[in-house]
Amino acid sequence: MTPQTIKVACSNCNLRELCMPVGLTDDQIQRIDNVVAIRRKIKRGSTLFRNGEQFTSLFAIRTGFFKTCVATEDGRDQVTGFQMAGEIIGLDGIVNDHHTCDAVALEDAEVCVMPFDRIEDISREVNALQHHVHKIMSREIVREHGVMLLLGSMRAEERLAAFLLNLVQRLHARGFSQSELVLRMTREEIGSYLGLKLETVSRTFSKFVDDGIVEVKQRHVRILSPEALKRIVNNQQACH
Amino acid sequence: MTPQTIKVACSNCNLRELCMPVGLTDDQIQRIDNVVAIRRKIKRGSTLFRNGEQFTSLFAIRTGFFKTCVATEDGRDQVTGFQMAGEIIGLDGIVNDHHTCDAVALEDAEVCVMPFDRIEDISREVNALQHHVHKIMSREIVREHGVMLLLGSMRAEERLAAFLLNLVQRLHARGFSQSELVLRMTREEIGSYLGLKLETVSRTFSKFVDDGIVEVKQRHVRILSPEALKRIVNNQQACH
DNA sequence: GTGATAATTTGACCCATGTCAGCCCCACCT
DNA sequence: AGGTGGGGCTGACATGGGTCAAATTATCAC
Repeated sequence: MTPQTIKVACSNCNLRELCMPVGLTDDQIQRIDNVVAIRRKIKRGSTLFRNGEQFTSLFAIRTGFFKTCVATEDGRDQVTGFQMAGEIIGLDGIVNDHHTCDAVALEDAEVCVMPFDRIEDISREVNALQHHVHKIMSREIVREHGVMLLLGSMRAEERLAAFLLNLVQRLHARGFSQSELVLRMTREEIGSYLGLKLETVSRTFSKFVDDGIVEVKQRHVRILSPEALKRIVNNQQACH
Repeated sequence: MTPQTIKVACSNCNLRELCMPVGLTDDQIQRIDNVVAIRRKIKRGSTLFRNGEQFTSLFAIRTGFFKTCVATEDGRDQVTGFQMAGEIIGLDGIVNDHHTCDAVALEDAEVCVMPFDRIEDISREVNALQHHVHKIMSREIVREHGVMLLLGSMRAEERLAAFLLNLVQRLHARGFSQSELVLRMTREEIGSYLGLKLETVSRTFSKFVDDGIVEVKQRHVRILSPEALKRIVNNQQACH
């Protein structure tokens, strides 16, 4: 829980292209370095923030993997997203000055803590940062539109296929394989995100294996035919 | 399609409390008046913007009622929200400089056109506007979390009950009745938003009528027991 | 008004997914 | 090596909501 006081700089961070704006002057980069106060380590299974906690900062994920989830009073809960290195979490807290979801580390993680009032201060001086913040929030809105489409109009196979393609595409943008991935979440968490029960997730994985589309060994997944997955998402005939 | 060139001011707009930040000095209010360039009228059934169009402005709804929807190549589409007076649409366009959804007027409407570069300019000078823009975007993210919860974990009755309560609450905040409302959208559009087929929406309305929870006469709805609706949403025993 | 069109309701039937239960497998601990 | 527990898989069955069809009722253009 005690934040680690390691002073760090965006300017020499290898995630900068994913996380922060590109094409800045040296002067602007120096100012942006001041956005990040400290880093903080989060153990697997513990929370970065919880529903109801005071909002002060956004967090940029440096390493590790998170889920965010919302809950109702009657105990239902819903995974709203899975986040990986270079992505920003905590945007939900801005509107009411406290967080409205939980962020849980699915593996040991490290985040850059970015106090939001400082982001706003520097945004006023560095136009590129201002626009970047707007883009990050807009991107999250668009992502959620996609999830709504998935939850509102797709069937189980389509949902899982879309999920796998999305994950592997984001991993690939971070230098990982296009075809192999390790799931950091349980079947139940996948199911919650996709609006399915864990048994359905498991069965659908098995069906994909039977059809020769993927290999699955526990949480290790190898995609044998991304085209087949795309066809499933696009609701086309499975003429593979 | 031709924008109406009526110069208008936020400072004397009766929606200001819903739409724009409160607690500003006279000087700040004058600057914010410069955010709104013009107003534009949109006929029922026509679009304010479409997927793929260039993004230049956010829109504040002055009168009327909109839906926003996203679509896939294979023809599926999903209503992502219904928007009413005082609400802001177009946030999806910021990230890639073009819109990623359609905004369709469900009744004759008028919007204030707010060029986004001007919003960014004035945000840099008026801290309250800057923070307000951040809050608007964060609010949309939180709203979508709620929709994901609804789509991912609720049953048909729960979805429709939550939908009705949300609509009537927003209408009440605008001075309308707490118990009566006129739906501006079809059963199919409600169904798309809630991830249900129109027949299911219709049947669920009928069930609520049978249970004495609402009166429904076409698109006119009177809520007889908001408590029963809340119990349904909260998944409690229907001991009404 | 009047006809055309769209929206809504309802019934009958079906199927995808949920539910429940049992078992297996693997990681991790002693 | 053996034990333990969480995660995962699969089968049998149940059911909520989808599908299809038909009748009824608004709404709109002329």
